[in-house]
Amino acid sequence: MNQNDTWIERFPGLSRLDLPTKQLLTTRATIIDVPKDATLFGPGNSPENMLFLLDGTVRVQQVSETGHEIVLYRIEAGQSCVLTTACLLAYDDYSAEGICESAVRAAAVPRSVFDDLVASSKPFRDFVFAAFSRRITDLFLMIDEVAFQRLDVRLAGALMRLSANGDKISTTHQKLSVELGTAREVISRQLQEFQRRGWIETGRGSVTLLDRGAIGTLAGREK
Amino acid sequence: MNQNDTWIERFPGLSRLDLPTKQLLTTRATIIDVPKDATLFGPGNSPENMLFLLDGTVRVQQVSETGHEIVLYRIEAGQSCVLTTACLLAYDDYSAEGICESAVRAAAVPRSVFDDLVASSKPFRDFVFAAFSRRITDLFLMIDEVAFQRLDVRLAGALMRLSANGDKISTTHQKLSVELGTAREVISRQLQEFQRRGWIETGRGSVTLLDRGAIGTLAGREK
DNA sequence: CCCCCTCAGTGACATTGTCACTGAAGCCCT
DNA sequence: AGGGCTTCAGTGACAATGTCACTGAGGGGG
Repeated sequence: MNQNDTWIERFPGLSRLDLPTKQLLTTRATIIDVPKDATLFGPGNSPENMLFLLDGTVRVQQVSETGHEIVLYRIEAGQSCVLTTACLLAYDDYSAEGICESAVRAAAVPRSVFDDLVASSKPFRDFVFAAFSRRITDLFLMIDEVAFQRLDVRLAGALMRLSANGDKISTTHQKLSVELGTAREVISRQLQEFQRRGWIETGRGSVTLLDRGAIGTLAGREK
Repeated sequence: MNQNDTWIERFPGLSRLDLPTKQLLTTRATIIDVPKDATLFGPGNSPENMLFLLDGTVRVQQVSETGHEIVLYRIEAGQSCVLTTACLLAYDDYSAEGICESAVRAAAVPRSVFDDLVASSKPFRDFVFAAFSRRITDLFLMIDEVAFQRLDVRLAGALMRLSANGDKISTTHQKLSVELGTAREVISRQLQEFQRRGWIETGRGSVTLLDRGAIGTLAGREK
């Protein structure tokens, strides 16, 4: 994926665009590369363009007034930042920030072009509204989880999500606590319990899953 | 507000529509009345139309798998249900429901007309995206609050919100607990503490605010 | 007036969050 | 290689919140 004129095909929702629309999109978009750990957007730093992620992932997290942090969601390759961008533009006092979890490549579309596309193309509208809907639905689920789910279940879920690339997760207890919006000590205690059960092995800066089955079951709906 | 052809003026974001657009909207919208306590939408019952609320308020709340409930937000007169509707249409497995907290009057706009309006009118697009953005920003704040805010602060905030129409709030501890996504007993304890401090007076099915200043301060950023 | 249902209060206990520490592991720097 | 730093993880005491299993107090309708 390094040809400007083919990136659209990576977005399932955009494949239905008609040819002129695709051409408009490709000619007016700029491919940008952002290094790992860069802040894509944050308080007082809203992006000029709508981004369509081609490679890498962006972690969107929030810093509370109380100093606590929590991960809200991730934007993966094949998704767009539209809604996050829209929020930033609409309400500048908002506190979420987007951090590149890996090197990121994205197609940047100027706002005016974006607006034209929404006006002229029904498939593009559908893509945008679907993205919004999906995100809002996810946020509903997240509220539910934060409010009502037990911590061991949530931690098991986080371990499953973060272990897509192998059983060994390189992360600290601190980072896991931000993932769930809790305290490091709480994560440490819970990981100890998982280890006691033989489900994981912990090391400095890493967690290794030994029993995916058990962890997955807990993340599902056990207990 | 009972003339079909003037309701648009109640929506600040829509006043900038050009005349043909306003006419399209008014001629294709149907004014509907819904009684108090009716369920506007819910699992397995998604509305056909986009609603623009003229009078009353709709409470959107969620029932968790665990059986717990929490109020997500309210749609007030002058706002639209667009995003909630969009979510329902996109993901039918989602569990939020909209309940009329009072008698509700709304303008119902068919989806196809809504889509035409988004395509043809920039002010209408801006209205819709602003509504989405506002909601998402609010959900971010809510996640922050649920995850990190102390319960006494949240309860004080809820009491302030619910007491817009006078110092006496007609509600039960049970309803307050749903408001915050916690347990009735917890609310009872906290209200007792507020009463002990002389901030409120409680009765069967009611809470009366005696010291708005103190409650407001706590809701703000005390302790 | 009694029955029944809703509403609120209570105490014991489990879970989670907070605080103030301790110590271990890696890294950089001579 | 050894000595300081910084980051990371572990610990115990305690506070806040959630859960459970009750009790009893209204209040409305027969």
